[in-house]
Amino acid sequence: MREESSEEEMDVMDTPERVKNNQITASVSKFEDSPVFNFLNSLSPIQPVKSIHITQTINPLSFASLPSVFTSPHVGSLRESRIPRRHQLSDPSKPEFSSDNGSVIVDRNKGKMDTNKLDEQEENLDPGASNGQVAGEPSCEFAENFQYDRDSLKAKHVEEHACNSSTLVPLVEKTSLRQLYGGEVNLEAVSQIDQHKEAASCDWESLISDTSDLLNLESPNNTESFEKSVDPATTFYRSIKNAMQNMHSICPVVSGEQVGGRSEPENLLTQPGEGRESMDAESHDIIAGSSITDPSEKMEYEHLSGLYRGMRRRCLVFEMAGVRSKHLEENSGSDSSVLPQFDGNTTANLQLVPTKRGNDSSCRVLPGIGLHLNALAATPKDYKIVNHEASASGRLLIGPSSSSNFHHPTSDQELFSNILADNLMEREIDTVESVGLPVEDPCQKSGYMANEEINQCSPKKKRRRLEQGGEAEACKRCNCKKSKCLKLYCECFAAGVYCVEPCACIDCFNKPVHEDTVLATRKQIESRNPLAFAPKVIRASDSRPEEDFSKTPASARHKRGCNCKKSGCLKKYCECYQGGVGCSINCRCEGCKNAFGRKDGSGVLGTDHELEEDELDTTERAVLDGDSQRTTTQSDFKQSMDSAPPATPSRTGRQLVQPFSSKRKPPRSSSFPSISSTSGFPASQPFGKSSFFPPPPKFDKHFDCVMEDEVPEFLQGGSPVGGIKSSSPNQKRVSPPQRMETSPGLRSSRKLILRSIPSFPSLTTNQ
DNA sequence: GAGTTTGAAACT
DNA sequence: CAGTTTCAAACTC
Repeated sequence: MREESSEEEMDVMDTPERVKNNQITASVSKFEDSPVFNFLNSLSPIQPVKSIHITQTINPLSFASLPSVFTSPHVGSLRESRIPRRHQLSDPSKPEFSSDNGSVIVDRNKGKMDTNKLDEQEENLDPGASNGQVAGEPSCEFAENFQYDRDSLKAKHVEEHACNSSTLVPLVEKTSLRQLYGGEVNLEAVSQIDQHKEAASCDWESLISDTSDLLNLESPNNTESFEKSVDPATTFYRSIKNAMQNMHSICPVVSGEQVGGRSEPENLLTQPGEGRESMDAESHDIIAGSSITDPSEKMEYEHLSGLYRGMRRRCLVFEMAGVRSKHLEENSGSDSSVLPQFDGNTTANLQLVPTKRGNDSSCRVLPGIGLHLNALAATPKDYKIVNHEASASGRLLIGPSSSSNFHHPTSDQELFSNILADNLMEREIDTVESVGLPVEDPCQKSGYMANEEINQCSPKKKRRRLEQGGEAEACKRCNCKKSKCLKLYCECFAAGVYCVEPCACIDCFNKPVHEDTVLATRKQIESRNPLAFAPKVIRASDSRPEEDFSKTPASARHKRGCNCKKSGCLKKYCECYQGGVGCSINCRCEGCKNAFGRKDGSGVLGTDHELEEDELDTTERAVLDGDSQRTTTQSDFKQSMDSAPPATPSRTGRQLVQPFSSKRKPPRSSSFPSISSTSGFPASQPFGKSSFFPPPPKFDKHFDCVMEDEVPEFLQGGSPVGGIKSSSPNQKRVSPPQRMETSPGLRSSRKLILRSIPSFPSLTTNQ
């Protein structure tokens, strides 16, 4: 305790200089003290050899033990932006680099010094941290970011914008490696210190403040890691932390998000959509107002803030989609500014984005609901699955209309959307890799959709548009006229979500205002059929991962089976088909031609659909391709997508997504979800969609990402998972895939049960 | 956008 | 459990 206090005091009292002296001295001094070293440095600014050498050496070594911290999706996000810059520095040979040189170098003298110092600190921190990575990581990142930003931000700003997802994704790896190179960076920095010593008038204050800002902007995960950091050793670190805390105070949602690992619907609700905006604005202000005195610096920061803001926004978006939606609704779209980035096209892309909505009087996005269910719907099917139903929106980042994803950004909006999508994807990927959990929250993604919807005029139109965009699924919307949205006819109700503004229902009682009624009705229905709100589609077990992937649709099954007579189970009238699963013995369908698998077991293969099936498999396999590891990842990914919607990955609906709970109603001719198991998700886009896929199934409502072995549990348990009857609606709801739910990387052993049971979110908060 | 088809949900 | 009705989504024009 004592030490801590002291340190804190130091934070306040120490000047940058002092910090430097105290902390940096040791490690750096050894280099600086070397006459030879100095001499060499003075001779030439180029010191690539050393760096390279180190890199080669360290890289492999560090690679092996990648700290979990690195896996953080957020980190990845940062890395994205960072990577490019970094790259430049490390690779002088590149044309970009050389071109920048002239202008950059000059700047560098000023910025470099800062960077060097940071690096130095990093050095100190790393060793000092018993847990090293945790403590050192943050600072390291910061330093890197800072350096990159400073060095190349101006020159590269445009280029970065040009970066598309494909570019970013690959970079992630680099970034990770780079982080691992801590030593390299440090050395590099050190070597450069002397060179720029003269210019060493570093503005630590600004640096620190800037750093803080950057950190604040960083993803929650980073924040979390910071907070978790056990190593109090550095004042620098502490200062950053403090800054972050301040930030948190400004926007509790962010911290909560980070800490919790998942967004809390209620909390979100309590956080007005404005909150986000204000937060951004504030952070921006902070940055701008920070000790940056140099106008040029300000400009740089503005860029940075823009970049980071975008990233952060993205993060927030995930968690706050619901809020945002609400906000928009409340403001009746007056806040166009809030979502300026999205245009129609963007939205389509955003399918990837999770979401859901809620409303107060009319249709509101249930905070909880939206996130959970939608999340389910969200992404790719499970959205990361999110509930398809709810999340389907999954939409994944990769939505059906993936076109946008791949399309070159021509405008800021597009750029933003792409970035967002990329981020989502990245996040999902990262999550999967690091945690093995589903990632996105479809709901969140849906949120975007919802927003858009809100802006549209009539519910129907909105709906159609959304559907066309492929997002419709993300958020459930109904059109009930006689059921009052209190029967299972109502998709919203069935999905366990409140109706929202986009709904075109009449006399709707499925609103927070009628919470009692809704709950009572639900109970009644459940009493009649305990599984009424359970996910309709049950995912197959993980035991056969490969099979899952390649034949996910087939492996999953509809809970009750369909009863189709005329549609041949080839249209969405068929719940099995809609859910993207094959028919099973439970089905009483006639003339089953379900492309996902026939009732008779002929399945797709060997039958008329064989070809189709094959294609499907191929496509899926291509994506998954492979090895067990991949399988895991994919499955996770899918889940995240489905559940997602989103990003929050988890139960549903990546999903999402995935990137998604909701039902993903696939656009009529939209691409087929890749599969997922659990829920459908739109997924594939990121990987490329297959032309063959049938319209995406609505992966249902609840995402079920239940493994076969679990099925019994789920079905048998007198009460549906999570207990439909459970007391707390929130609990009932499938939450967006949250990392908390799944265990990292243990796909094989873990059982995912989508609690899809939609429980109505706690109505209390919703109001 | 209106009308039709379809099959799940609800009811008897 | 079977038959019928109701309902809203899916689909067609």
